[in-house]
Amino acid sequence: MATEQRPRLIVLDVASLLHRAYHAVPKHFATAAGEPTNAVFGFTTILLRIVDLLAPTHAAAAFDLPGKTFRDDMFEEYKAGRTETDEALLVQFPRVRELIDAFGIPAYDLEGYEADDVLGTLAVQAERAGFDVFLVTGDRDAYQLVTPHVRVLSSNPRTGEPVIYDAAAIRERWGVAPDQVVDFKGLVGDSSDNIPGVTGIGEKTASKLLQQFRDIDQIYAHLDDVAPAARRRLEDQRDRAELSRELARIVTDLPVEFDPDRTRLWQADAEATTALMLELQFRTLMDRLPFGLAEPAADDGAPATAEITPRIIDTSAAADELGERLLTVERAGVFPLLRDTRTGPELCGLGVTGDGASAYVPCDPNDASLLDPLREWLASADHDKVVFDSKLLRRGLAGCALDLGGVQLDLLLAAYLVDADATPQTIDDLAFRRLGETLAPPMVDAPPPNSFATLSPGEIAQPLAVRADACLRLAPGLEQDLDTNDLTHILQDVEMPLAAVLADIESRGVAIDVDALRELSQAMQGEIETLAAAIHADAGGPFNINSPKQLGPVLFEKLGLPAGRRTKSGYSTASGVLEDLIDAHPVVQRVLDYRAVSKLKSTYADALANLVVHETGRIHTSFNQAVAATGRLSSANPNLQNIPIRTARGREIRRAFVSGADDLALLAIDYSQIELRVLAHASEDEAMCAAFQEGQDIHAATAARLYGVGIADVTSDMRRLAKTTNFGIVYGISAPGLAQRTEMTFEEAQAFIDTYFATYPGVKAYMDRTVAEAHERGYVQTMLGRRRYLPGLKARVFHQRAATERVAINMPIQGAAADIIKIAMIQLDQELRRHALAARMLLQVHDELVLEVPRDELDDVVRLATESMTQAYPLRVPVVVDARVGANWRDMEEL
DNA sequence: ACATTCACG
DNA sequence: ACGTACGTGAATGTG
Repeated sequence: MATEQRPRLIVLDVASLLHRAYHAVPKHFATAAGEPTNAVFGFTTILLRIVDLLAPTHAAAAFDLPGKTFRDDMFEEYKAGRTETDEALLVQFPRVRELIDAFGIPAYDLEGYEADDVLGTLAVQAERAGFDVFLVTGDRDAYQLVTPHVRVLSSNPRTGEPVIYDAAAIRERWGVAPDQVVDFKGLVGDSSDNIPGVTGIGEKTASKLLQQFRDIDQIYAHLDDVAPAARRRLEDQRDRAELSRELARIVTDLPVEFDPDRTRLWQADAEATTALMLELQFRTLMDRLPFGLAEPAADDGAPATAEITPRIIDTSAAADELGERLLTVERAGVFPLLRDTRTGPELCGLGVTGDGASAYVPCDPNDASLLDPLREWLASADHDKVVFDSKLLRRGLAGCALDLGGVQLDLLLAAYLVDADATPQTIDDLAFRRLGETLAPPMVDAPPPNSFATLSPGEIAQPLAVRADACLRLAPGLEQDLDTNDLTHILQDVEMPLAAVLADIESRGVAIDVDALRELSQAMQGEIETLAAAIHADAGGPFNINSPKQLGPVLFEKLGLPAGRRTKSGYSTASGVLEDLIDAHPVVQRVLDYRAVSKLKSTYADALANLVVHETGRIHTSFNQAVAATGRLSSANPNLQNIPIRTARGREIRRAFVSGADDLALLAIDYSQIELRVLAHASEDEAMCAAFQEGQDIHAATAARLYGVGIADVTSDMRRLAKTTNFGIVYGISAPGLAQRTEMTFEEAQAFIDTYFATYPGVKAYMDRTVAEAHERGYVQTMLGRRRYLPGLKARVFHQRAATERVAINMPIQGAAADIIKIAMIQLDQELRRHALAARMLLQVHDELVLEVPRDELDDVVRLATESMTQAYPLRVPVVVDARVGANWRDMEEL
C-alpha cells in the first residue's frame, strides 16, 4: 500500500535558537561598522543545516512578545532570577526578524503568551491538516507536544549536533511518555524558568514515580505506596507540585491560524535577502542559501564547495572495485563513523575521498566483510591518508581486525601542535576555523550499541564523504603551518607514531579485580555511615556534609569555629582550611575523614567497578593526546592517571589493578626527578648539574647548599623545605606561593628564594632568559620545539601577567619531560615487537610506565624499558629510572 | 552550566 | 601585590 508523503513543517522557536547561536559563535563576528552579528550568523547557519537535514516543505517562526504572560499572573516568581540578556544579543533580535521576513517565513506570536504556546498551537493544527511537524527549540517543555507526527528537534548542547526527540527518545532520556512531561516538570521543576518543582525530587525519582503512578494526581492518590523520603516531600509541597505542573503546561488552542499556503518554502524576497546579507556582511552564507538571490555578489567570495556524491558501497563486487581503485590513488581523506562502547570506539562506517571521487562503506561491527577488500590499501604505507584523530580510527579498524598504515597527516594532532590552546574538538570545528565553512550536512551520531535503531546509508554517506573531503582540503594549510613553525618532525616522529602506540594500549586495557573493589566499596559505605552519624550528632542535626554551602555555616556559625578563607559563595571548607582547625573541634577530623572516604568510594571504588568489561575483566581508558597545553597526555573515561597513592587508604584502590593472569606481572618504571633533570640540563646550572652527576639526592643536596651544611647533616625538615622549593621552581615560584605551602612567612619565603637563586645562579639566569624570550616571541618552547603561545603576557593587570610568566617557566620543563616519555614509549613499543616479546605497556602516568609482562620476560623487559626511557633523549645529566614489580599496582618490590 | 573540592604528576 | 603556585579529570551540589 503506497502511503502518501506527508508535507513537512518546521516551526522555529526563534528566541531559543538565537540564544543558542549567540553562545556558540565567537563574539568577534561583527560587521565592519561594529554591529554584532554572531547570533544572527549562527541562527542562519543552524536554519540552513536544519533545512538540509529535514528537507521541509513548509516553515513558520514563533516569537515571544515583550510584556507579561498569563504564567506571570499564576506565579509572581515566574522566570525571576534570570540574568539580564546581553546588549550584544538584544540588538540582534530585530535583525533576525528582518531575515526571517526576507526569507518569506511567516512569523506567529500572541500577546500574553510565549513562543512555546504558539509552537504548540501550530503543531496541533498542522498535524490535523496532515503535516509532519518538527518543532525546532532547545526548550525541553516542548517534549509534551510530541505525537507520532510531531517531533522536537534540539541539539546536543556540547557538540551542537542535532537530535530528534520522538516519544521513544523522550522515554530514553526521562523515562516518561510525552503526555507525562508536564507531570515530570511539575515534580522536577525547571531552574531556567524558575519553576520550583518539588525540592528533593530529581529526574531519577520523578521518572520512577511516574512510571509507577502515571501522573501527579495518581501519585497523590497513592501516597502510602511512595517511599518515605519522597512521600514527606510530596506531602509538604503539594501546592508547588500542582502549580509547577500548570506553569509547565503549554497552551495549544491559541487564536492563531496555521496557514499552509503562507508557510510554504521558499517564498523569499530575493532583493530584500540580498540587501540584508550584504548589510550583515554574510558573504560566505550567500552561496549556501537554498534559493536564488537578486544579484550575484559584487566581488566573488569563496568558491562554492563542489557537490560531493559518494558512491554507496553495498555489495562485495563494489567493494572489490573500490579497493582496487584506491590502490591507484595517491592521497585520500578518510573519515569514520564510530560509536562508543565500554571497550572503546566501534566502527560503523567509513567515508573515503580521493582523486575527486568519494565512497561510503557501511560496516556492521560484527561483520566487516565489506571493508575486507580495502584491507591492503588501508594497511599500505605507500598510500597516503589524511585523517582527523588517527588513534580513534585505528581503534575502530582494530575492532574489525584491520590495520592502518600510511597516515601521512593527522589533522587533530597537527592542529594541536600548531596551537595547543586552541585545539579543535571536531573536524567541523577545524573546518569552521580554518576554512570558514560549516560542513553540511551535519555529522550524525551512530546508533547506540544494542539499540534497534539503524542509520540508512543515505543518511550517513554524505556527512562522512563531506568530512573525508574536508580532510584533504584542510591538509595543505596545516602542513604549511607545521612547516613554518618547525613542528613537522614532532608530528611525524613523535605524535603520530605515539597515536598508534596509544591505540594499542587503550585497546588492550588493564585488568581489574572487581571483587576487591566491591569489598572496598562496602567497607567504605559502612565507614561513611558511621562518620555521617557522628558528624550529624556533633552538629546537632542532619545536613548534607557533601555540600560546602551547608557545611560552612554548620562549622563556622553553629559550632563557632574561627572562619578562615572565603570563597565567592561562602566559607571555604577545603581540606587545607579544615586541617588548621583539627584541634578546635573533633568534628573537623571526622569531616576530613568523611570527605576522604566518600571521594575514594564514589570516584574510584564504585566508578571503576562500573567500567569493567565483564567478559574480559579489563578497563579501557582513553588517552587524550591533544588537550594538555604543555604536551602532556591526559586520561579520561576513566582517568587512570590519578589513582590514589599518597595515603594508605587510597593505595588500597591500587590493589585492584592487577596483571591479567598468574604468569603475568605488573612492571612499573618511573623517572626519578625528570623535571628537575630537564631544568638542570636546560639551565646548565653548574651546581645542579654536579649534584645529579654525582648521583646525589637532589632535595638533600639543595638543602645542604641552602643551609650551608654538609649533606650528612641535612635534617628531614630541611630536606622537606628544599623539596617544596625545588617543585616551586618548576612551577615558576613566587614568595606568597612558597609561604602558603610551608610554615614560612612571606619575608622568609622571599629570603629563601633569594638564597636558592644565589645557590643555583644558572637556574635564575635560565628563568629570566625564558621569560624575556617569551615576551619577545609571544611563545615558549620545549627542547624539541613544541610551542605554547602566551597572549597573557600582554595583560595589563599585574597578577594576570605574573601568572602567565609562571606558565612560561613551567611549560618548557613540563613539556620537555612529556616529550621525553613520549619518545621512550615509541621506542619501547618498537623494541618489544623487535624482540618478539609479549610484554606490553598498559598505562602512562606522566613520569611512569606500567607494563604487563610474562614473568619469564621480566629481565629482558626491564632492561629494554630502562634503556628506552633513559636513552630517549640524552641530557647533560644522567637520566635515572626506578623499576618495581608485583602482582598488583600497590604491592610492588623494587628491582 | 558553573563552582567547589580533591585525586594524580 | 593575587588568599596563588604548573598541568589534568571526576564527583557533587547548586543556580
